[in-house]
Amino acid sequence: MPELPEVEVTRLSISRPLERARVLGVRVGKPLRWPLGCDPHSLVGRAIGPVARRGKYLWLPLGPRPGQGDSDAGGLLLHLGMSGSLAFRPEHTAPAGPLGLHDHFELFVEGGTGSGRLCLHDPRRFGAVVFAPALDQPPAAALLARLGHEPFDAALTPQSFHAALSGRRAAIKSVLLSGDPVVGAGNIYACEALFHAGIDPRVRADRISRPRAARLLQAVRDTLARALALGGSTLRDFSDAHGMDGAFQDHAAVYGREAQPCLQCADPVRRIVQGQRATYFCPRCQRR
DNA sequence: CGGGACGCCTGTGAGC
DNA sequence: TGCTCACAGGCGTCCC
Repeated sequence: MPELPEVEVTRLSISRPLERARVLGVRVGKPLRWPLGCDPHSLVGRAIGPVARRGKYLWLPLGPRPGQGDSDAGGLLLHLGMSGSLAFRPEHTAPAGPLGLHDHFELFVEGGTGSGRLCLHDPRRFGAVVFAPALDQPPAAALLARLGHEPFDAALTPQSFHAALSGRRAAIKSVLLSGDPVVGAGNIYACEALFHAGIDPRVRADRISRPRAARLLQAVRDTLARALALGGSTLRDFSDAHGMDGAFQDHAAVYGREAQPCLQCADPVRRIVQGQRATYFCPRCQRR
């Protein structure tokens, strides 16, 4: 589920409850994609800093343990994988006993807006929570090293985007999913952006002209911004930290609409498979 | 080095 | 009703 808009919606929804917060307790469930990389108890007592996002990763800065110097600081790199979501639930006292069936990591915190627990719910456990001393230190650095530009980074221009596509012979849909030229568009938003740009997802990336690359970049930005404004997409169970569902799924032009009429031309939307992933597009509105 | 397949997990819905 | 199978929002790793 979680593509960039859902991760950003999550970031925004946990920012307030975590303001000036401190970790009072930690509980862990089943293993996630990678080991936490530290003793969970070593997180207790640390101050939580402003939550940041890079691509689909969240970064939760943590101050040093009580009595330790600044060099003891670190943070948690979080990824929601395919089925992850974060929930913040106000609680007066630290919950005890086992976590919920699919709750695999929980911080009990005391913050400026009161105490509560921040819980990662992830049935498929493709998500991750990893401790690192800093974003540019292992193991965080390696995970972020190969990410492309943030979609709204001013350094990403139609020219540089076109140049990035020109070296890739793979289908444009696959190149968007790779997160190489630009991060954030997953399967839903890559399909939607290509529809709004009028580009056939099977076109080789290096065969896209400059004007069409410019249109695609704009479509990626517009699609992600619209999804963010709508609270993301809730296909099955995604919601923000307060349980609010997204609404973008009701505004998708092609994603999940196989055989239904195209909203522009009424021809049936097609579903194909590219790189083991479903692609939805309109063969009439999206040209080679 | 680019490109594509695999595997990590569990839940759900369709079809028989 | 109950079983089996295909498929689901991501992405690091491996092999060609």
